Amino acid sequence: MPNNQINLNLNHRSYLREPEATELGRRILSESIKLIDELGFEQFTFKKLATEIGTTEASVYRYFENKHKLLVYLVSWYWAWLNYTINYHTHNISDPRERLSRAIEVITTSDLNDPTTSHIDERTLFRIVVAESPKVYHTKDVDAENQEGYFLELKKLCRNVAETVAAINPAYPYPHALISTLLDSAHQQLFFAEHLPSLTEVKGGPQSRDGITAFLKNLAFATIDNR
Amino acid sequence: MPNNQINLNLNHRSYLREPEATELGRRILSESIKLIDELGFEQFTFKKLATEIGTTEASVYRYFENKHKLLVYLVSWYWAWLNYTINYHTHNISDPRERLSRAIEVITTSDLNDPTTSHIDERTLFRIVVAESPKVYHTKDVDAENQEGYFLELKKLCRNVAETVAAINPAYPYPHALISTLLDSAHQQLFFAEHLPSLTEVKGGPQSRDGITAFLKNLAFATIDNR
DNA sequence: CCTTTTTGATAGTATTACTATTATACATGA
DNA sequence: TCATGTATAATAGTAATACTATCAAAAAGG
Repeated sequence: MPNNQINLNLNHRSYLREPEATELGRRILSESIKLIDELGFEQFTFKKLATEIGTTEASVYRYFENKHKLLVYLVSWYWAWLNYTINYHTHNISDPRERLSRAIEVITTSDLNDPTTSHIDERTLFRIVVAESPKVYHTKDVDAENQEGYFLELKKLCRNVAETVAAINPAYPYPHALISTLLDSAHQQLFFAEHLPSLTEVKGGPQSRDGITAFLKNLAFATIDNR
Repeated sequence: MPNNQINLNLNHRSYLREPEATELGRRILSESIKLIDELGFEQFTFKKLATEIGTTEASVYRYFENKHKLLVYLVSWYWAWLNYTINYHTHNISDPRERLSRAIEVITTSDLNDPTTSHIDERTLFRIVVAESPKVYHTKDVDAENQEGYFLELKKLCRNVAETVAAINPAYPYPHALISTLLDSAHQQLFFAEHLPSLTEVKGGPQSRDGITAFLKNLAFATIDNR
């Protein structure tokens, strides 16, 4: 299990002041995760967050320009953490098939296997990522934010897993497209299993991860091994 | 080519007053499509829409409770239209493989092959669907809205195409999961090709549809034919 | 022609998403 | 120890958003 004490460093600045560096900053991170999970991103405001923490709106604004940038930070943190966790679970495995298999398992169950110790609660953050991550890039400012490097963590994760795909079958022409589809599908199917069950065969509840893992492994290996 | 004069009827009521029934209602639909495409959903407001149409905010509110419900209506309209169009292009084809192949082509190019005549501009609507459709169900009210039948059109579309998958290989255990993944991936890959190209091998620009069609056909058939 | 429905005009409210200013507490280092 | 900078709190204020309410005028329908 990876050690949370290790500090994940993001490769971009969606923040104004480094929130990991101060007590208030860390409380902003941990409480915003709880509150976004509770209220949903639309209903979440800096006012409510400030009240929850016992500080003022103005103080929160010193750390993040607006709530969208806070979401970018949180989701990027998750991508970086997931990438780290995948590497941790696969670094000593030489067979690329086994490596991809493990990577898929980590992607679908990343909220279940890490007792949290830091101020970031990965289980709750995972729920936010499932529910809100498309909102990070589906905005009119994608191109500007991409320029700023806001999606580097996702790109790195995608590239990392896509390399394993290429190691299995160098002739497969769409490794990145496959992995970006798979990353999204992992969240989407979990969401559907819970909320719109007629859109998937995956059953909701505690076993849903196994169903998603099976579906995604089947999808990935059938595609990569094709022909 | 399907005839737009045919009135698509939605199976739910995300609206307060039927917008297709009056002149103002139809202008709300056509102008909101233009404006959401232009501003993005976050920046779009009923105030701006009313000004654009030359009516008042209050009048718009008589048709839709809020902008989210308007988006639900527009995206549902698209799902219903897409389902209709898929059926139109496949109804006389008996080979299920060929039927799925055509369905995938329609899904990826549905904005290119229909000169619009009605007040709904499908090309622009398609851009909205690509950019904003995840926001339709990623909300705290999914379960309540699902109860109201807000996602019936998507479910019907998914079931329809999943049946073709089952006809190709009745033993494949995840037809709905595959199709819901594929529907989403079609939009996602188009978005990535335009804005985050390092997440996909699909190239942006006019040929992007061919790349996505090839990727999705490969993905679908490899998976369905597996074993 | 009379009645109902639909629109337009106007007004108003609570909340959101900020920005600005000042005072204070605290930590550092010279 | 003083001086300086940095982080936070307290307060105030603004423009925009997301509505709701009321009433009169216009249009449509029977």
